[in-house]
Amino acid sequence: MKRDMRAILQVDRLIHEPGRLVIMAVLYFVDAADFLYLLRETGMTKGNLSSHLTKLEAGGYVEIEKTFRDKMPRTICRLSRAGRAAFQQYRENLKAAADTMKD
Amino acid sequence: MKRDMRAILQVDRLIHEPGRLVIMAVLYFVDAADFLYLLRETGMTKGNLSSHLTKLEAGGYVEIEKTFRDKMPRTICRLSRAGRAAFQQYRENLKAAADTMKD
DNA sequence: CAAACCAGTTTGCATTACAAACCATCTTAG
DNA sequence: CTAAGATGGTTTGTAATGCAAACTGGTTTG
Repeated sequence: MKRDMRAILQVDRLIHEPGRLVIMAVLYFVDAADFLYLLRETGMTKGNLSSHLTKLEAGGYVEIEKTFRDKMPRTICRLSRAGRAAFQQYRENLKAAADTMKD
Repeated sequence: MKRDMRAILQVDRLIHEPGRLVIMAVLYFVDAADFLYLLRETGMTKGNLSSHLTKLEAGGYVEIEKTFRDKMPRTICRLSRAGRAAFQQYRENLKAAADTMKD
């Protein structure tokens, strides 16, 4: 039977971007993380991390809570329900794509 | 042990773009294809297909041969050796990433 | 009080993806 | 012969994107 590669074109581009994927993946497993933790964990620059988080928030995939710890700003990020679902879906699509591309 | 998601950031962006990935995947299995075949197989617009092919050629992943069939232009595309290697590598990375993201 | 540091955001820019418009050539209709 | 349409693409215009440098607002240190 013939392989249909067109499914690949349907991936969730919001997650597909590597910078965002790594953020999503980290958040998926730690459940909540602050900005600096993500910074270390992802190895991105601050500006880059900030803008990707904003985009994920705009897309409804992460919730961002701004608090203070000892008078210092603190940004706590977690996946929303939609974000978890989207991540799981993306992961499945990825697996399916990998299978389709098997020899 | 801790998961290192940073590897995701190292993906080959030339292949990672879905439009290009689907082209690479098709070429990987058919070995050679003309423009119109790719057009049907990928479902992209002509302009889009054209520019992605150009980019893949510039990156050294596909070889493009322009011929004529019955006086009509005909563009034949195939993966270069580097392209095959890059595709296999990408596929492995994809698999590794999927594993890292497993629960 | 100045310098350095912390926790991020904004800005500027170069790159990109995309489809609409275009182009050259060939075939068919009138 | 010439207009209209098909064929096989490429170029152009534009909006969106990713990225890091520069900036901001506040805090601590010397």
